[in-house]
Amino acid sequence: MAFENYTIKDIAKALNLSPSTVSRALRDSYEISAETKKLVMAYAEKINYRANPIARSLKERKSYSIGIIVSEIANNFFSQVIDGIESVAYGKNYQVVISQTHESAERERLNVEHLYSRSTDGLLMALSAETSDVSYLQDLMAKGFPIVFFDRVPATIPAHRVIADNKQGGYDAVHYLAQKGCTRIAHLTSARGLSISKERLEGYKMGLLAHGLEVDDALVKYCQYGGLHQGELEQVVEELAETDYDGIFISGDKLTTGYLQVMNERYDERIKQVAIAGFTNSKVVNIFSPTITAIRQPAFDMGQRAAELLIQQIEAKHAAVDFETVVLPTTLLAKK
Amino acid sequence: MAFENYTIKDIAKALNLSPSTVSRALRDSYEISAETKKLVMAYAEKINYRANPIARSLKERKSYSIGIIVSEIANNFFSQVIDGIESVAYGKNYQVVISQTHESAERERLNVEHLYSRSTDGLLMALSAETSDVSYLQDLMAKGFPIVFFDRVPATIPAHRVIADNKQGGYDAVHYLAQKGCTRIAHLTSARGLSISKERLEGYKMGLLAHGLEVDDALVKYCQYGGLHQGELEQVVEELAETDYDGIFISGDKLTTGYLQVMNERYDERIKQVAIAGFTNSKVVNIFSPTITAIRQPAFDMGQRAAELLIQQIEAKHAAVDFETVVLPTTLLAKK
DNA sequence: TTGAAAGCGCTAACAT
DNA sequence: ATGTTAGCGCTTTCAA
Repeated sequence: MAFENYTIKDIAKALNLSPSTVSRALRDSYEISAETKKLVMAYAEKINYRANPIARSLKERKSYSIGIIVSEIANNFFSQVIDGIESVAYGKNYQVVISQTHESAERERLNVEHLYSRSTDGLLMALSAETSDVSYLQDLMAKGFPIVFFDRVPATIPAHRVIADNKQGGYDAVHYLAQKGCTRIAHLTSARGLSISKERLEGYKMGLLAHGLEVDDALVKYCQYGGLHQGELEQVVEELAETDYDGIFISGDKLTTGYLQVMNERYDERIKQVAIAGFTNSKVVNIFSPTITAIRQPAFDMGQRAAELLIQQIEAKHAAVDFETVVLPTTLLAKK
Repeated sequence: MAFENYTIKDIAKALNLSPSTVSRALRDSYEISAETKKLVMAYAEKINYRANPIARSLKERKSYSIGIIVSEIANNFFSQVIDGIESVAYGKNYQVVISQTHESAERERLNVEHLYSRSTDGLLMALSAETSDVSYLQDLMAKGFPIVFFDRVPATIPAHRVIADNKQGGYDAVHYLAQKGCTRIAHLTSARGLSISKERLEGYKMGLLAHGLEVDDALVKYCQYGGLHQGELEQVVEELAETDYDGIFISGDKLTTGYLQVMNERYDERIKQVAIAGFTNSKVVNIFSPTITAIRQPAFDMGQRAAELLIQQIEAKHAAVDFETVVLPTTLLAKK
């Protein structure tokens, strides 16, 4: 019968051994005779013994679980990253705990505190759009708590990072639009402070430059909360509608679909005259109307790489880690 | 300085009190003088003391965390349910742990075992498409472990359930299509065994009946893994293409978008002759092409109700709970 | 090779 | 009103 909640003591009693011997046998310690091990293992198997992970965590200060912090799981990119993380975590016997910030810096901090105090062994995180102060994360890392950043990474903290080649992605998008004949290319992006915003903006500017187009600040629009807050996207799209843009490069899943929605609702004529390219990992872009060109991040890979780095860091005995920044290529999925 | 890892002992030592007094003061026990409480609270605040939740869990057999098990977080419906759950859980100081089955019965069982052994106080779950044996869940509940089911609920287990009015939703969809003039209405659905499949199928049949249309089994197609497995959806859509259906009622987020994709790719002419209604909680249905009619579940509400029931059950001292089945209305979002 | 005992941080009888 | 002590289930010195 499953789930009987036996303890090591029960096994010890049943087998006339001491709890410590049982514990060692279960962990396949070299000090235990093969015979005893077999005995213990067999009995444990028979009663379907499960170690109490809480007790072990308390003792070992290790929980074999890693935390994930993203802004929203209802985001194609993040949910794919999470799948990637899970795929390596489970393989190495780590459990995964997911939490959302909804782009709030306060919620982010609460989540971090919670995961830390629950003896999560390390954290994988993408910063919230609102986050500006990351010093508490640095403190945590200084104390030896491993954090690997992905996608939205802090500028200053020495840590592993896994990101997409956002600059190149932005460049590719603009290059594609320019080739299609656009000459007034707008840019719709998330919070100014985010690494991804900066990098993609840079790519955008490079792209314009390469095609002899000028950078017009009136065509660059920010959503401080990544389009999550009521009205921020509408306002910005309205502002854009008053300009004469003929192409747009959008920086993010939520913004891309949000832009399409607002345009469909309010500017269904105008939208036909705009060529659209955007970062999105939606698996259903090909059923969107109007059709758009997608810049895709290798989300699953990013999750895998980030998880590998984290687990490696967790399991490294000494903190002397050389931090890496892994940059993965984006791909452009042109509309047919 | 944050995250210093002070313990109750540290406070006790600093204040010349015993650990138990500190513990009681921190928990605002009636036996402690107001003075001492103030002293302890102030000092705890000052050093930013955080109780170690692992230790507390071990002692109390309670973790103030609840587990969520869904097939996929990359599903509009489920991610909205999760948001609803979070909204009540956080309000009552419960942490939430999310895990995915990817429609695998084995993964589901592993997740349940893991969450249970980690002293999760209870579970909120929607069954995987593959699940047939739920006896282990019943065993768990018999041992006093609270589980509340939502969306995909087991037929036999006495437990709280929170579901949408799937039958009515199915009926509404078919009614809508029939009114539009469809006479050969197909039905694309998930695994046969799932409660939602059965209920929606029933609504579908009722709808046909109400409009004097006959039920043709050739028009009802199942995806055993909810469209998650490679090829299962393609095959079924192909089979359908060989019939003369002029309307289709689709039972689920993944299937609805999947259907649109396959049709767009392979039957882009044919699709124009089919009226489509489907269960989906996508927030971007209005940018889909072709346009579809959405049957929406009150996902956020469902999450809230389920979480309330679970927490109530967790906090009920004695197991004598009268199990409820909450049925929430669906709404039909007609295309414009 | 095995056992006894201490301790992780917290709570709760049971003293006082 | 406060302190002493034991114990949650596990691991791990230290001793035998």
